[in-house]
Amino acid sequence: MQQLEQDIKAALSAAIQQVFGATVAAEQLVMQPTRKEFAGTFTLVTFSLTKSLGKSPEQIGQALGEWLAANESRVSGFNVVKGFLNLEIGDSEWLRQFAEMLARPDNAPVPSNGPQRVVVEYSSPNTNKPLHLGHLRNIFLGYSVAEIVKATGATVTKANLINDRGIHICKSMLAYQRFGQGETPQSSGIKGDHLIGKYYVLFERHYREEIRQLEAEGVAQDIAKRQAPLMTQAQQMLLQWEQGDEEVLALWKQMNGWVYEGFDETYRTIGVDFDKYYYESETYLLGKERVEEGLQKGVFFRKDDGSVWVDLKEEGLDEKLLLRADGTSVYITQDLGTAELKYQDFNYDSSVYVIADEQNYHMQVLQGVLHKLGKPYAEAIHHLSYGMVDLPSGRMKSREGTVVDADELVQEMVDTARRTTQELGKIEGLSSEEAEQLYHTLALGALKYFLLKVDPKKRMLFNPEESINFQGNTGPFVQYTHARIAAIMRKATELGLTGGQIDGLESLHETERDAVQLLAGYPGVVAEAARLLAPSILVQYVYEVAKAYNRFYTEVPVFGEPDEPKRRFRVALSAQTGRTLKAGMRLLGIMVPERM
RNA sequence: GGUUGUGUAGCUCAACUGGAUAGAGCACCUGACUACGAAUCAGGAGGUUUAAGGUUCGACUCCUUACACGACCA
Repeated sequence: MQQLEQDIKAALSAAIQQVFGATVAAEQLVMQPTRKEFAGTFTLVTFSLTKSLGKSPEQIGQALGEWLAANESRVSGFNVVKGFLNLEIGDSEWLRQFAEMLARPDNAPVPSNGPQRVVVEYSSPNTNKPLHLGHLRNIFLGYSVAEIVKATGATVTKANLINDRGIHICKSMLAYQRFGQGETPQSSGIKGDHLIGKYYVLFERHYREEIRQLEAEGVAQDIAKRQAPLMTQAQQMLLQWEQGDEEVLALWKQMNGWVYEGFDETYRTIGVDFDKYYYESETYLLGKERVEEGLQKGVFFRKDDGSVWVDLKEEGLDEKLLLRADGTSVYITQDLGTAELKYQDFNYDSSVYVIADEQNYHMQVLQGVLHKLGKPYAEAIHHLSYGMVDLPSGRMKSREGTVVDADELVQEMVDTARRTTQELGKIEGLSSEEAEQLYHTLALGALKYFLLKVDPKKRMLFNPEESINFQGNTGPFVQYTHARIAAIMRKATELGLTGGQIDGLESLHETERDAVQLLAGYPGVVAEAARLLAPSILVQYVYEVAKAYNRFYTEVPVFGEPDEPKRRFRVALSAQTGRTLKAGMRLLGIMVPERM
């Protein structure tokens, strides 16, 4: 398909040379897919040629169309509408394309000239509370981007940088010491990450109570916030942690361990994985060497109080603190260290950070600083920035208890899938394990599809009632199409209609042609999604494919077709559609069922 | 205050990066199961693309200036 488009462009360029004696490079031609209300596959926009050729758009279109119809065998016809030359591709070419895609192995990498060694960092949670809906958008994006890039043949590492140290986890630890009474995930039956989250909430509640009391005693609010005993103790605990206090470290390890068990279970449930874990407790000191390097190179400067800064005004940013006066590191210091470490580990030519858009500025600074340091990998850093997920009630706020918990959400989706499936009653013959597996597949399909459908940089709205939808442009719609095809294939196998050569066909039904054309575009779509780090492009594509197939399905019979070659072709088209849907959905992290 | 993102049908989102009459889904109406799976398909209705200027053969897209919402930086 990509090849075909290039060939057509080259032919057009030749035609311009022949007919008008002018030279226009193939890359300069403006081509687009033909809109579906017109006949054709490719459309040349001729407006842009009027100046150089000195003719009207219609004349140009007519002349070029005639030339191509006569000289390019794959162009079977054309029509000119105003400044648009619509080129029709013959069915014999589509059948050739179809045979080509049948021969393509499932795991063949799609052609692309993108980066070869890629690190995708995503999830990167704090260890003081369980994952919520916002994390899910991050995780699904990261996982899908990694899989898409992998499909272009690149070596991809999925990395998770766990923020396991800092004041937040100390808050949970302190509250646990105070109120925990030795409770464990085992003794309480609470999942580890939720248990730690419970103490984080407890901390916040008691902390607020302390502030209120201090304020009642006449202390100003900002002072009260700093002086509340719980806060000073949490700070104290962080200090003890940094000094290696054994008791604190033991508690820290124990509680983080619980959180990791909880996270792992969630990751397993939602079907994502990682190749490499980084822990901030192990990397947070690394950045100081980079700061030293920058001072030596003279790109950073030290202020009188001893703090180290970088001046990024020329880059349109600001002066930025890199190291505090007391020598302790700030966020950016750690990130400098981690970037270097990742580069040492994987020698990447692209490093993708899936991080919410509230950190846009921070990421610009990171890149700017690496640039100043002359790091070869500064250019390789890509911030895949995504917007927050809002609820109908507004922004999710953990302090106000309005977050949508990831585990609960998945469970609700599974329940909905179960209810819907049982109402439709089409899965007799599945064991109860298989049925549960199916509900899970459908639930996650709906959720992932919903979150990946939207352009990452846009904020999106999640309405719990409306978003759990199984009709229309949804994951289950695509999954349903696959299940439908699977049913066709089961019957085809019984009838012995699978495999073998597709020949003896001359023309295609309109719906067949549309489907073949779409299917031929698959490698190009994956390459584009990889280039733009945009799963939403692939979501749009699988939806188009499923729609095209469903239209074909209702308009032409497969087994009722008397003509044997047609019957075989339709089975093969179904099979190829099924393969493509499965492959595309897999890159989105979504499984497709054989029946539902 | 500074920087930056977003604004498209009642709702949730597209629009191939400047091209044709701005497209889908949901919700709302109308049709299609004795057929290979109706979680489907076909059709209807729904728009001054926040507003006003500008650039040109042509603007949702680019440039100004407002307005609204968000985020970040003091």
